[in-house]
Amino acid sequence: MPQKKILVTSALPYANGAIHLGHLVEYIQTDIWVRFQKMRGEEVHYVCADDTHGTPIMLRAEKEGLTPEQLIARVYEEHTRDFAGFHVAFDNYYTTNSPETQALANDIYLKLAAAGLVEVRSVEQFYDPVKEMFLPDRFIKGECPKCGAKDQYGDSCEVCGSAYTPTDLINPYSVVSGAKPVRRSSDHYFFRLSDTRCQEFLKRWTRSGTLQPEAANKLDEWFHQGLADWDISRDAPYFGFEIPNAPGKYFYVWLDAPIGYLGSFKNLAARKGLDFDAWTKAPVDGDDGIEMVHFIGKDILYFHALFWPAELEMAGYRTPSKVFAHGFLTVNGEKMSKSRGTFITAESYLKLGLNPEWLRYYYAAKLGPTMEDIDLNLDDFVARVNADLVGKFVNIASRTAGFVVKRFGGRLVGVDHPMLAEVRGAATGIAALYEEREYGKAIREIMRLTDLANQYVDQQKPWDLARQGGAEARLHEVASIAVNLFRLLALYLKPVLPQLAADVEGFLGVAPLAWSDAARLLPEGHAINTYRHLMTRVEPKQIEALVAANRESLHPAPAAPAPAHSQQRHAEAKVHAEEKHAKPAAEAPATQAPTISIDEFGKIELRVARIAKAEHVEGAEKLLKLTLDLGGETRTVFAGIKSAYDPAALEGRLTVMVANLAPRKMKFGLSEGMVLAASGDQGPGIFLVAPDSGAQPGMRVK
RNA sequence: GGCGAGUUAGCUCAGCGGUUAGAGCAGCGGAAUCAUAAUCCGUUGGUCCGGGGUUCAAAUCCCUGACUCGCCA
Repeated sequence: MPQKKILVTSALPYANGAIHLGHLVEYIQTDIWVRFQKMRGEEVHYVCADDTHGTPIMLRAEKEGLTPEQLIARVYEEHTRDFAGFHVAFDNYYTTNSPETQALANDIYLKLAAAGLVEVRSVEQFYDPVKEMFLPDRFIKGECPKCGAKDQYGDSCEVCGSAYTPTDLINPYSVVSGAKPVRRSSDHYFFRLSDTRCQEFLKRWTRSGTLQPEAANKLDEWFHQGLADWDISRDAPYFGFEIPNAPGKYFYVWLDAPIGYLGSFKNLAARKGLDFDAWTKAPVDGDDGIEMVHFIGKDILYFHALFWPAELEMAGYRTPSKVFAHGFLTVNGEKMSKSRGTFITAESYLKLGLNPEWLRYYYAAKLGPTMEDIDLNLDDFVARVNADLVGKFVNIASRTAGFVVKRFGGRLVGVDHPMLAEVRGAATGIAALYEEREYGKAIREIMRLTDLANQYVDQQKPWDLARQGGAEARLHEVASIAVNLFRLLALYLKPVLPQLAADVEGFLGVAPLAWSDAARLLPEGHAINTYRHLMTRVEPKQIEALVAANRESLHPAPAAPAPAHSQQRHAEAKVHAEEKHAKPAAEAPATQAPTISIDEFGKIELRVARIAKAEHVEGAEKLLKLTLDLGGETRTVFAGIKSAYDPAALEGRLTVMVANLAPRKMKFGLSEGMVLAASGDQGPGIFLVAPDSGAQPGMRVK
């Protein structure tokens, strides 16, 4: 079989934040695939880099009193340390702030320009007159044009959910300086994705088997909406590459980020003596067998399935052979959350001494080829790792190696057995599953075989044989078969558990296992070493400590936009869901409201109210309509307590209401106040406040 | 609001037109004591989200509703 030639990439992490468990889904997924391909003997080059440009990095560096170069150098150290810690084995991990990437960006840009695919247009944007810079959407706040909520970002409102452009904001201000931004025009450079050449190419490319079916569907949606030209320039000051022949104009970070794949590979190629052009230029006559494969998160499909292939094609470069998009990580079924302590950094995981291979195994057990999200359930994580890896897999060696070493001087006897044949025969199927990124299925199959091995040992009872006189040969055979089974299983798990596999190789005294070794068994007389524990169990306490270490009890309002602690890259234009949906009020513990004076409290008029009538509101999920009697006065209040109270049970009860709250017009009518109820962030429910018996409707509460 | 994905045993998930719906873990009962309290055997547990429909046959296909999660506006 001819050797495959594959250039593999993972998306570039932004050099503005720490690697967390969400990021690692992708790097582990890719690393498993790469290790598998290498075990098969394919020529694979796995490259990645830090994504280093853009406004957020420029401003963060400034805030920390560093140059951008100093900042990205520090982050580079952190990122490479974390990846190494999780055994993610890049062939090259580089930076987009490199001469190679710049040269390639210039080359691609100039070729696009020469092809008439770059257009200059005047764009009006907000400009910070104090800071003297144009402001990305994320760096402008103001009042929502729809609902009037204050301090909303320039792209969408967290309160009413409406989306708009920054120029729609009322009373906008710069997050950088606080100054009122002014509108100012400037020339921007656009990549003409709407050009028929791009459109025709993309329609062909998306249907050529490069994308997962769900991703191709998504692309269809985008095609229907029509492809818009892409703004690829930003004005100075900007940390990035200046555009050739355009002084003061810089490439937008998303332009040079994917080019960073090629920059990293060029850097590698120079060291390894690879023919860079042969790998990266469009093949002259059809399929030359070289593949370029990108692993990405589903959030950046737009960039990798539209802009990127179009750029490459139009500039004469090789287009991606495959783009594999994966889903996001949730923890315990919910978005990662700093307040819950589930926003877990790679660094904290390693620092607390947790084994990176536990996580690699758990992710592998859950990963498939689709864009579905995967859930890290922490209880399940403990149970699964302990049961599968320690209880089942490692146990095979642990329970049988002793016989070989103590009774037979570590020497194996040559063996064969139907079960060994079955386990060897599984190699083809398991390989196909790895190839298709069906890791969950691969793991299930391997664990099925692991169960068989344990059953075999139980049936043969080597401990009985050891006690019987004259059963030496049988014992030797059984133990040798078990050790061979263990070797095969370790081989199958090696892409997922490289460190464990290396330890097993040391224990067995064999050369690094390749996939083809599944066809062979350990020969007669082969000597193994004394077994030492290969893996410890996960202690639930370790998980508790991990969550505690990542829990942020404080919630300092970041003056600048939060760092890109997200699964998305570039906080510049997009808001990660974590930040977007996290309601600050819900995240903050109840005790953290600022202290107020008695006078301030006195402004709030609380009164006892009798619920005269309570009824369901048609079309409202959470609301009940309450008619309140204040002893002479009647108020209508909509209360979000439907989930906890049956209206019939409320009628006649006394409660406490805020009587001087400004009336609020709601979809269902005017709400003239609010009733008081207690509730926690996550339950267990809602509890209406009630005065002690004897209170009369209308009484002031103070 | 539009589009998409999902909802299967206590938990994590397979199954995606065809025998009585599966696995692992957890639970329960037993065995075993080689092994890091690991292992083995047996077993309990499911209106396959609700409601309609197509079909000889539906967890699986279609419609509809609820909820969850995305993407877009």
